Amino acid sequence: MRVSSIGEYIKEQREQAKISLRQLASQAGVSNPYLSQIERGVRRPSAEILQQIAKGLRISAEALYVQAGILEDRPPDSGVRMAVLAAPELTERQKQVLLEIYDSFRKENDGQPVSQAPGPAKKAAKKAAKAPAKKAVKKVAPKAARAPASSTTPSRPTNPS
Amino acid sequence: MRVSSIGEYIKEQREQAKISLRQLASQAGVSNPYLSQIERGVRRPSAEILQQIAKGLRISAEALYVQAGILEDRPPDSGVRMAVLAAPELTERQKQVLLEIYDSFRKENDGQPVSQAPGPAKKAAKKAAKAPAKKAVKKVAPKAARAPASSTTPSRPTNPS
DNA sequence: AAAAGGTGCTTGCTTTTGCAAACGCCCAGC
DNA sequence: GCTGGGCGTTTGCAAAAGCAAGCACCTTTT
Repeated sequence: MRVSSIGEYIKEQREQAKISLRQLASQAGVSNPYLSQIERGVRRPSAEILQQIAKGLRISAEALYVQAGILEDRPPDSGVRMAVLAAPELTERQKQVLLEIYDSFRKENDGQPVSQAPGPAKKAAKKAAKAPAKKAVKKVAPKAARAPASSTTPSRPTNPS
Repeated sequence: MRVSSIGEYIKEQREQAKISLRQLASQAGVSNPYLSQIERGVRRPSAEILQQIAKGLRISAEALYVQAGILEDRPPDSGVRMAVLAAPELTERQKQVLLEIYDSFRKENDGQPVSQAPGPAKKAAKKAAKAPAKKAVKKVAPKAARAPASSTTPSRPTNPS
């Protein structure tokens, strides 16, 4: 367990790099007061600002996004995920379906390498009652969106960090 | 490069999913006018909104971020088949299932690249060109694998094991 | 043919972002 | 002494984000 907020994380990374707030602000191309507010959680930086800060800190932007709760925490990459995401011959939905199945397989195997020993080839996924789990960002009206069940329409596992 | 802006990409994905603008807006938890403006490039959505839209579209958030030029490009690592075959965390049976589904998807798409490989994520171009993108992928996979998800009825691997 | 409902788009409006210009504080020099 | 420059913080304010309401148009339904 590291830090709880994106600002703390940025501040931690900045202090670890032993650079001042103004320095980082300059390198990131943002104003110093704004960076100060970001670090203290007063403001919520937009995507572009986050990206620039990540550049200034020379850390991965994805780390920042995960910290910000914007990107979901991904399981450690195993090549399959990247290959699927990069595949130009698949639609995004198809990629999603493949990755869901892949994740469910990995969950079955509990992360153990099983390439030699074939485990019990169970069914991958069952029907699961869909809890809405509406994580409103701010003031999202409870609209009770329905899933239309289109042709190739998977459902994301919604893996919270 | 199929699309040049994030808005076009979102619109393309939305139309590919065959849902209306209002539907996506509702599922994403944003207002319809705002989504309209985002798709036409009038507004630049924040990170949170982008994430909600990605959820609503059920596509990977990474794809959106790369499109927005916010996340760096990731190494292509092409070759889904090789990556799957090389994965040590899957059983042979699981590999076979994944590759079956992968092949059925490719057959659906008739071998045409339907999602562009993420290009160099430099946020310079504002050139807007009307992308036709009417290659609807509507054919149903014949028989992917009886295992987890026949492509028309994807599973929800929210397995609480 | 009007009512009802669908599509996307435009219009005011409030809220938030992000910055420039301050501020107070501490420490090195001239 | 006090001048200068570093630090992080506070304070308005222009600009953009984001939404509710309404618009115009097109299909269905009654």
